[in-house]
Amino acid sequence: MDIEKSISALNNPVRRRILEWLKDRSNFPPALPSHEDLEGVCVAYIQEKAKLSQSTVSNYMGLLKQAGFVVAERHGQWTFYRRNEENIQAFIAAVKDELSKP
Amino acid sequence: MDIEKSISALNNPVRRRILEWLKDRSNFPPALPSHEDLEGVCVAYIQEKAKLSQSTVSNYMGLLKQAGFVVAERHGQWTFYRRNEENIQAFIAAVKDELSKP
DNA sequence: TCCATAAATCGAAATATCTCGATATATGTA
DNA sequence: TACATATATCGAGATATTTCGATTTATGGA
Repeated sequence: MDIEKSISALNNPVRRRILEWLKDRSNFPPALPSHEDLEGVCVAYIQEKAKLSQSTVSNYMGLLKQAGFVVAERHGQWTFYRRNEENIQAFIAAVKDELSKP
Repeated sequence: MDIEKSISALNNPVRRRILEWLKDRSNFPPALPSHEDLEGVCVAYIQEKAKLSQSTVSNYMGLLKQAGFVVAERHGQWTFYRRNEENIQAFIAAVKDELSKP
């Protein structure tokens, strides 16, 4: 739980929106039939919604991953990203703890 | 509650530490007798702990103030900064809300 | 093997943040 | 009024972030 890295990762509106989109798989186009049983969303789908270049989105996902907010799973040529709910809650708790008074 | 501005303000370890220090007045030197009944800490005391230049600390306090994390109160030549607990809790709630799943 | 596709990495330009010292402003005091 | 003190603001250099297109790497299929 590196709060520095986590806050940095969140310090960007598109990265925060990506995290929100990933709450619900139906924010993205349907998965290919061969991917239907996999959790997560591929970079191309995220890129399409973010309307940023492939390299930028790949970089963003790397930052979110390093911060622990998402998990990446490779399947063939695709990388599927999904939220890490445990780490997200841990971050919220850490922020609360650091900011709250006693 | 501008979450963008708030996260930006927190995206710096010294600013986060200042917010922590301000939880407890005894983290700073005792107030002057004429200031004993005032809440908050003057910039010079914060600067001393932060070990950064006066202009940097003044700038930091301005950012924390714009984000709503602190309140500034002028008394004579001094500006006393103190935490805005309500806004801090509102920020925590907003982060929780934005990051948490359903 | 050769090509197509998905994603990651590289290098660079534009922009933003950090941090300082110098200066300006406001106030209090002699 | 003149000066001292506290803070804010300005301007600038150093560093970091954003974002891109080009390239590289990994995989899958013909």
